[in-house]
Amino acid sequence: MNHFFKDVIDVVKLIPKGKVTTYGKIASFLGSVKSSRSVGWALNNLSCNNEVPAHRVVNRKGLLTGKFHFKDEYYMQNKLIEEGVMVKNNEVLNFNDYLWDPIKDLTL
DNA sequence: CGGGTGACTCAAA
DNA sequence: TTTTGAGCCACCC
Repeated sequence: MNHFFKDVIDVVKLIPKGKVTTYGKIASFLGSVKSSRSVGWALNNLSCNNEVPAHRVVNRKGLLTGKFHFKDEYYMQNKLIEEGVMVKNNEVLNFNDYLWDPIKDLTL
């Protein structure tokens, strides 16, 4: 298991329940925002790992861009709603309220 | 080494 | 405002 992959998983697992974060922030936390695509790649390779709440990772606008990579189209949204995150039409409402920033919280 | 892909982001047209 | 184009990073062939 490569370093980058592990780091992504590590951060995602630390996302508090009821919160969400972005690919960009994770990438930024791991090095640079430009690795955001690779974050998506890492999450894509997760797909079956229940330990990692990948559903709490959305794009920078709060859009559930990765929902099609889950079991079904609504898994991600339902999961978030279950945790108390308001999601409507593939978008997190009051996104800023739910946004969790690993850089601020973990501050390594 | 070069080329293609992607759950991203930013900037310009 | 909406749509393109182009970087950037990790991976696979």
